[in-house]
Amino acid sequence: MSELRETRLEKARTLAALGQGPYALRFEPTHRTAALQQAHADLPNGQERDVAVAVAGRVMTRRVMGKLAFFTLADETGPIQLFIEKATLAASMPEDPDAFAHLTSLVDAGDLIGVRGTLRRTDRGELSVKVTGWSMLTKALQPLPDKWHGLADVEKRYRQRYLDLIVSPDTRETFRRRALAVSAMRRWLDERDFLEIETPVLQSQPGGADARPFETHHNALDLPLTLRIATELHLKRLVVGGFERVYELGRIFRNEGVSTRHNPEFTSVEIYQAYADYTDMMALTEQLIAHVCQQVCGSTRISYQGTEIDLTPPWRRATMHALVQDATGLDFTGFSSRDEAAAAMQAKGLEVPALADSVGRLLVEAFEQRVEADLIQPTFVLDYPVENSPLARAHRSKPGLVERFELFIVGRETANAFSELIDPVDQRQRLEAQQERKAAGDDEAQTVDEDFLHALEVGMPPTGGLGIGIDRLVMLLTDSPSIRDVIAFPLLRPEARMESRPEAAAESRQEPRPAAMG
RNA sequence: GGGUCGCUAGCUCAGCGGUAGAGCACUCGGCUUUUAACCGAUUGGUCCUGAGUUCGAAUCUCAGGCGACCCA
Repeated sequence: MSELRETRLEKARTLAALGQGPYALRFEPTHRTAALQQAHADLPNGQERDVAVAVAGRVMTRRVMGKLAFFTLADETGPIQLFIEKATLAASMPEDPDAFAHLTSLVDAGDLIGVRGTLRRTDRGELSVKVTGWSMLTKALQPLPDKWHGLADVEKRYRQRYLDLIVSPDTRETFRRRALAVSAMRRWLDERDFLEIETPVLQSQPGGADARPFETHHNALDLPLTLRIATELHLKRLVVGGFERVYELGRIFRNEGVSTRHNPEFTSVEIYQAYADYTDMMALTEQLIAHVCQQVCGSTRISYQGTEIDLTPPWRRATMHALVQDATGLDFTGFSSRDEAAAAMQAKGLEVPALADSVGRLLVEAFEQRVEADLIQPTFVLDYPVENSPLARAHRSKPGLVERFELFIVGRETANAFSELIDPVDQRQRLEAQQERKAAGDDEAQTVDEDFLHALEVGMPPTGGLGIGIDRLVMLLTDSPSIRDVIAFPLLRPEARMESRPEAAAESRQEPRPAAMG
């Protein structure tokens, strides 16, 4: 099993004996490969160009034939071919008469090397570095995955993301796009005078969302703490403090299951704008997401899992009541009691969970069962029941509802926004109602945060607030079917494997490492 | 939480009750225009773990582990 590894260790020792350690200190590339490919696209087949180049990267493939060899070397920007001639190397590296043999026998696929040379486009049209010198930068002890099939094992792709990144250009592109999306979003907000302020991850009281927190403990203060489930309540305190436009883009933790749409830690951006309401936040959401999409994908029309999605504003707006009525025929404005609504739902074949104890909660149930999954194109769903939205302001004209929207794209909740509730008396009643639900057994219900209520009593301006799920947005922009495809290291159960590897342990006790042998 | 499927060589997979297999990779030999190079010869295994059925288990049964997908 460790025979491949032992072979490579032996090669590392040989390199050390030749005076070239298997782990170089540094190398100075003159170019990255994509820049070379672009700059010399005009070089005709079979021609050489006498420019001195030095490139560094990982050896991806090797083809050795007698006194000539072709390697593929890949740096972050992509691959370039190495054209390696025995005669050329012998002439250019007089200090090592066996340079060709050393290069072809001591360098394996997976090693990181640096080469110097000139350019040549082969007869078959492949731009190549005609190698006049080489050095080992890092000797790899483990082989690369199958060069043709790549890493087909999904579990291994997540567990050993470094291998996935080496062999899968698509995976590299996904994380490049994720970085682009996040920086485009920050730039857009910064340009509009939004200030990013970091708020605590460790909190003595979780709040701002209906979710179970992770629990931890501070030793010195002997204090139980939870990881934040939202940034909402602290960002609102900042608005009370006078910051009129604030946001935070960061990690949120929810102690929930894992699925293609859920990871226990995920990234959100919450944005608060004083003197604005939820209609302003709808406009902001459209503009922001369309901008990010344009920056990342070059268009606001994209394809997601074979479906065309058009993110060009304006987006469809519809109330939850209207959407439910369209899908089920049920008019929830007409029900005067929970039981009446429940009976009507059952007559239409909808499920009626016991926890849904009001007309409003049943409306949300009907929405989730019959509407949500079909909202493919971007849709703002407006005006939620007050029972499910304890931090949103009462609707200006519709009793029992709040000024809230959620944005759905490809059937997934992607953003959530309110005209924020700024009335401290109303807020206290709402949170106390939540606390009662919690006491009754709903462990996702919220609690009363006295300091937050005190902040509201100091006075919070009318404010629009918005939260966007970054991971789900990036899934959309990278055509990724699972949230794990857009999180570099998603949560997985630890693998029961080789806690003690006899050969590795014995080696570190008995043998000096190859680097120490030079 | 429930269901379905998967786990065999470093990688990708076949084998489905009767000697553990292929391609690639590795090692050795040959080869100056290859690009999944090619030709020849080797090497490589806790068939996820444990128990059971059987003369005999990678294969059948049960339990467990890890994962994927679907449902709640």
